[in-house]
Amino acid sequence: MTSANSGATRAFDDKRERLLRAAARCFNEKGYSGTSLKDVAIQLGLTDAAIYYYIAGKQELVYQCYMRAADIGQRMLEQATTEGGKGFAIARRYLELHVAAHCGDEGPIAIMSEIPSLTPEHREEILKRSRTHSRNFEAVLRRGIDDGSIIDCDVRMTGNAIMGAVNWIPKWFHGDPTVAEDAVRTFPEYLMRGLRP
Amino acid sequence: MTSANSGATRAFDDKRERLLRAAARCFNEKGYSGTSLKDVAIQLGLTDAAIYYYIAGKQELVYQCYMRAADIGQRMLEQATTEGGKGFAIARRYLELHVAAHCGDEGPIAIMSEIPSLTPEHREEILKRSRTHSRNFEAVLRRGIDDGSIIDCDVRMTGNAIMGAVNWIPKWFHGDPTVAEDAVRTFPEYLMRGLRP
DNA sequence: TGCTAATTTTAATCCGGATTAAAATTTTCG
DNA sequence: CGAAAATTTTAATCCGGATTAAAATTAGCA
Repeated sequence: MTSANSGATRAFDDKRERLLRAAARCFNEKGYSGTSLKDVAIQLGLTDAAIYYYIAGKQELVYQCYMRAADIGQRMLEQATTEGGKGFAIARRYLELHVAAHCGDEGPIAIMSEIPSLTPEHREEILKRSRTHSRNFEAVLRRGIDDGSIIDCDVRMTGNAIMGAVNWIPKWFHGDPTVAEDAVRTFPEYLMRGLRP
Repeated sequence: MTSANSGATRAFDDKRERLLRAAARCFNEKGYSGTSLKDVAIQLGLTDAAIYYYIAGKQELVYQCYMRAADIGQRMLEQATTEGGKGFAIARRYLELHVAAHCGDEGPIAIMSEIPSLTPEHREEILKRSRTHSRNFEAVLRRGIDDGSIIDCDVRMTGNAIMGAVNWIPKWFHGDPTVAEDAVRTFPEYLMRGLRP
């Protein structure tokens, strides 16, 4: 089977997923330039060249990591929205879910550094998704302002602050479950406390 | 004169400072691997090779950018402390100063990506300074808790959240003065609001 | 003006790590 | 078992960008 992988098998997808997580961990810790494909391969007990069986190259790898990160963020926001409630409750639930995703089994989520190493098309796509996600979160904040559950504020800047706090997590979280608990407890609590009317 | 530069002249230092700012801007926008020395040089109207007259190499360049960022953060925290007040007031003042530094004339402050591209010694030094700065900020929070101006909270995690929000600024701020105003107004206000008792 | 130091450029070289091709090994399944 | 497909490795190649050395230009100053 070629890595073009149209009719992918289960095992193949699993390994590919593991590859993405290992890569995300490396990129977060060492940065794009700092991680060689060899570094990633070693984590999987493979040789650097073997990676090309699963993915087209390093560019593609970081692109897929970002896509995965975007998927997770989007999914969490959708789930929080689905669970319903006022704007405040949705935002809070989203933070719980997203922080948990960062610190939990979902594995490391790639931090958005090194955007420019992407090809122009990939870069555009990722930036667009990122923007969309921000706008969606801001919409939740606005909804909260409208329904009276969130204090009147600059949703763009407040969103920037909240997203920044969350996106920065991989910089200091390195897998300690105790720390994960602290984060899941403290982050939503603190970040939402400033939004109470 | 060699780039070892012991008895540096004024003009030399100025150009070197400009070099660091240009580099910080590039690193923030394009990442470490994404910026070539040529990119940096072009901003200064120079050739890539000319950079070596001011600095030993790319490693050294990113290291100096981080040192400069650390200096600025430390300076802001010291100034805020000097101006006095309760823990809350100091923390708030620090945020005002630091956000303003990020968005203002002080120029771009290097975001802490690509730590691992540093040499082990430089990495250790930078990480140590970064840790120290975090501990210092947490001390301010604790002081606020003790003097009753800040709600009882997990200072480590709260500090992580606040630092993350601030450190993420270069990801979305690209020089628009209007946006800078919004940030300087909104960030300290929002981030501190969650700490009121 | 002419001399010296400072600054910058031109033109290589150098190198690590990405990528590729072919071979070897392992797995799947009749 | 044995053949075909899947997976991985070995052993090159390749390339962009960092680095260097020498030459050229510019600036300061007696």
